[in-house]
Amino acid sequence: MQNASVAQMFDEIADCLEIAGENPFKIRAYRRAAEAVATFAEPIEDAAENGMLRSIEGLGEATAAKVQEFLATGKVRFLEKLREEYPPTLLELLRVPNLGPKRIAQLYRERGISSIELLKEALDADQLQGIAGFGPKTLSNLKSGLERLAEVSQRLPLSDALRLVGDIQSTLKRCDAIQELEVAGSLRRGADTVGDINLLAQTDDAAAVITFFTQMSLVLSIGECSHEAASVTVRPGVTVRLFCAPQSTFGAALLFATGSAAHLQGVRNRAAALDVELSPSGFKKGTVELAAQSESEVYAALEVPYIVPELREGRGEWEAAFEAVLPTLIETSDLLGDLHSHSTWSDGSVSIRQMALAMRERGYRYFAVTDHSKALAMANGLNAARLREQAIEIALVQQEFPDIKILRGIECDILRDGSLDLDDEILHELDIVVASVHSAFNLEEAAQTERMIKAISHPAVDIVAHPTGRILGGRPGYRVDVSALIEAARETHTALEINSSERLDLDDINARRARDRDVLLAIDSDAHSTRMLPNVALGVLTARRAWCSKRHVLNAKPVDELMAWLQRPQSQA
DNA sequence: GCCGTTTTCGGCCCGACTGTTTTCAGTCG
Repeated sequence: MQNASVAQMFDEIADCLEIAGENPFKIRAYRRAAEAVATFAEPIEDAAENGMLRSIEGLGEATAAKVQEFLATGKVRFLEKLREEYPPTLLELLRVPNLGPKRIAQLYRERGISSIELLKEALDADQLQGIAGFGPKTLSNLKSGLERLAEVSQRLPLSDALRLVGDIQSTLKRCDAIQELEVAGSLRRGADTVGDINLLAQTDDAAAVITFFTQMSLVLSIGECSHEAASVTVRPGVTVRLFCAPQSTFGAALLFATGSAAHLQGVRNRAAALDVELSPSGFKKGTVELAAQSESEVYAALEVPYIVPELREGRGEWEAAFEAVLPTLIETSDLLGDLHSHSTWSDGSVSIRQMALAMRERGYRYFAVTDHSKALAMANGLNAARLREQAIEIALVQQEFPDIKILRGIECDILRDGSLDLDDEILHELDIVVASVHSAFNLEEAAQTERMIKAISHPAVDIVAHPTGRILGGRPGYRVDVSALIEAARETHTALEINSSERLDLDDINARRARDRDVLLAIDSDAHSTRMLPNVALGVLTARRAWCSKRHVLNAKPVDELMAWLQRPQSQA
């Protein structure tokens, strides 16, 4: 499977074309192609082989030909040519806040600035004065942009890591020496971002596995290698490490390869207390070898219940295990609906009917249509009049699909002063109101917190979506006191979202806080197309890392309970 | 570059904010 690599190729083309100042619609077409391939459920090479590329929405004649070329040769001439003019380090500048393609091109042309490093140096040395359009304020904004960028994790977002590991797994499937392959490390624990990708192969012929692994076409460079392990880079900054273990000790090896360091400290403490010797290559008590084929056997030997990877963070799982109070965690199959989705009425790419079909196919009993409100003009946000028009369409689709409840909702912008973008009158007509921030990200923490608490306290608001505004690999959240938001949500019986798109917001830590304060969480897709619906699995991982059970999750409630909850009395914060 | 109950060309994501300007360009959501 090469979906992730193909998608990456289209994104790189789009980046180059942005700096080249190409037609914005052409650039968007490449972005759409990247998204289409990345979210395509099957291996793109299968679609290519069956001549089905053109039937994928977002791929046309030119992009389909580039997919073919990439699959056949491993590169695309068009991109190779672009790279001569726009090196990869230059493209990284696109991630600097307050710096866009036009100014990047200008800095490159006039001062040869071709990387974040060079930009930093030039700024620090005051070498950028005198460039047309670069006044003192702009220069100081660039400096703060670089500071903000440094706050964004350089780690790979979970969704990207999962796609990439999918490509690697399907390649390794062709290696006969591998009997079983498991993802390990922070990716297995469901962390929101991962530094390295760790894999564990069960094999009796580690040498053959390592040779196969290091010769994969995805590999850019080979790092450290030993008899049982090897590491390679498959993308700049992304290391993939493969460990090998025989069947007899696979469980012990998997436990150690999964971590975390804090959890493994607990393992060692427990092993010491029981007087057993434990290492990745098995464990024994005295001279007796204990079974370590599976992780279950290892935990059993440690005389504790099995601890799932998502809980292995050293955040109380050992204490809970000793007391036999480990939580029964939420599963994706527990979700009975989705309370945040978009349609073509605002910036979604599918109709309400198409969305209803896809939601029903997932087995949901309900979903909410929550298009943007009017303040988000770019997204074609809805005013009251259009919301009432939309109600007619929702009613029609509802008639057609009596077995899934369609809630009339809105993702209502929280304005700068904390008021909502729509009048109370129309908000009270709706089944559900999801409120969120899409503007004025730069408020001071106190002001931002006050703004959001005001919205949380609004009687019409049911859920606050992506409460911190972060985008993984994109931007840090705005400055806000999340604990204060959680308290306000608790007092007003407002739910907070775990947004499952590229945000994972709330994150695991804050979701755990909310859960501990009995604030309900909504695990939503924020889907702008039906292809995004499966993303909720990532939100579920985050909820599991937050120790959430079914009862902590709003959209795990049956439809009648949900409807009753939506009628709840709300006190003021 | 993609797409088509607006159909093979001409649309496609708009408006606020900011800083550098003297009438506008760049960035962002």
